[in-house]
Amino acid sequence: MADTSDRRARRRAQTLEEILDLALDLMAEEGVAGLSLSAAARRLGIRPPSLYKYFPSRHAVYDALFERGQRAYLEAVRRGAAGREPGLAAMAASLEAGARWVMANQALAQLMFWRPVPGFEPSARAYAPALAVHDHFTALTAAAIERGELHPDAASEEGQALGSSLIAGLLSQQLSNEPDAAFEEGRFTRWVARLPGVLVALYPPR
Amino acid sequence: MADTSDRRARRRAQTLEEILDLALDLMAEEGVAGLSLSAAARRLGIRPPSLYKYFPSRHAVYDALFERGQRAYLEAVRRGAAGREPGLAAMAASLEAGARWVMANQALAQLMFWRPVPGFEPSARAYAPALAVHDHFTALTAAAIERGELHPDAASEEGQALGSSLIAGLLSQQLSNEPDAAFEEGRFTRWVARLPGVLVALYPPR
DNA sequence: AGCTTTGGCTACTACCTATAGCCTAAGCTA
DNA sequence: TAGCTTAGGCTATAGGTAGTAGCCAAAGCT
Repeated sequence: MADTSDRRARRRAQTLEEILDLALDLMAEEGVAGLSLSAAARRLGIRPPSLYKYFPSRHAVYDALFERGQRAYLEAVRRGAAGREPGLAAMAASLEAGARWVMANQALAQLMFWRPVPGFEPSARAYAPALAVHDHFTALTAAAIERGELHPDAASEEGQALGSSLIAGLLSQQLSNEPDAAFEEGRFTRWVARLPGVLVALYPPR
Repeated sequence: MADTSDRRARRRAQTLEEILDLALDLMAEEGVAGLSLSAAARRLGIRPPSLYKYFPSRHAVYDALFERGQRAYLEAVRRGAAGREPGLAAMAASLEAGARWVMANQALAQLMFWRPVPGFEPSARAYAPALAVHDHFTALTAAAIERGELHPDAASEEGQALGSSLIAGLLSQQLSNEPDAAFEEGRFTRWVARLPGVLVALYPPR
């Protein structure tokens, strides 16, 4: 029935992924906002207009990459926490896993967290995993408070704002100043492992 | 002698500034990387190629804006500290002045601190004020340690990395999540006034 | 009065995104 | 098996961009 058609659909899905891979390469080479669909088409071996059979616009390519990135990032922070006691230990592991993912996927991370592409706004669908990431860290904070590892104020609006700014700041500085440094050697990423300690210093329990 | 020529030079300088102002408007409207020299020329009332009599390339416009921004930012952080006792008080005032400048000059700040324009690297000349900003904060940290307001470790590589990440993180989060919020109401900028307290908590004196 | 320079201009090249519409071959269906 | 449909190529084209070449008038210098 839809068996042979599946083959066609599978080939199409393969091409879609291939285009996204090429676009990612190009973004890494030319800068996130420097992506050219024509260049991607050339690398794929087709003429530029043919690429529009797969994506209706340049923004649609960005949106697909945004979603792919958000899903991968969510997966990374979840895997980081997996197997750890919920609380500060899981948060530490999760932050580090997320930071490592960002450093290993810089073009994607820039697209996701710094929005350097004029006019591009992610669709709700593409943005959805970001909400799950937020929930993930909220839950870990709550668990840490529950276990008496952090003061309850850490869960406040302020505490969450500071926490997210801490990790965002370290990564932003690392990316703009030493993008090629190994995670352990980076002047800023080296702090990531100590972030839970910083949180405890700022929100000591009890 | 060069007296009448001065008039010509002055007119030219005026036009240069006018172009930069228009470019800044366009960056605010269309995104930093979305600047079009053709659009700037249209607003100025000349044909696009004529604009190349003033700037040799689009990157040259970015470079001039980068330098203008760095100078203004340096001026802002210096004025913030002026009249304060050198040390933590001056640092607090300086951080806040800088943060206010960033929120009031978002397009410029993005160009300066996030480099969203593919292929654009600032010239040494344009970058020079950034080094002065760095020295400014290094001096304030040293003064704070001298006065016994911070532990000497705050001046270490690590301490400086954390300090710059803190302010960078808050601003990065504020810009991407609530760019239009008033400084006092911003979920992230509200923290700026408390940053010196955070530093003291992390690097308690003695 | 005449030379030089500035700052306009048009014309053009070489890219880009995106649309319109053609055509072939793969695949579905009677 | 024959014929219809559609996916996925293509060319041509519109209209945008950055940037170059080269012309020319007027301002300014000597």
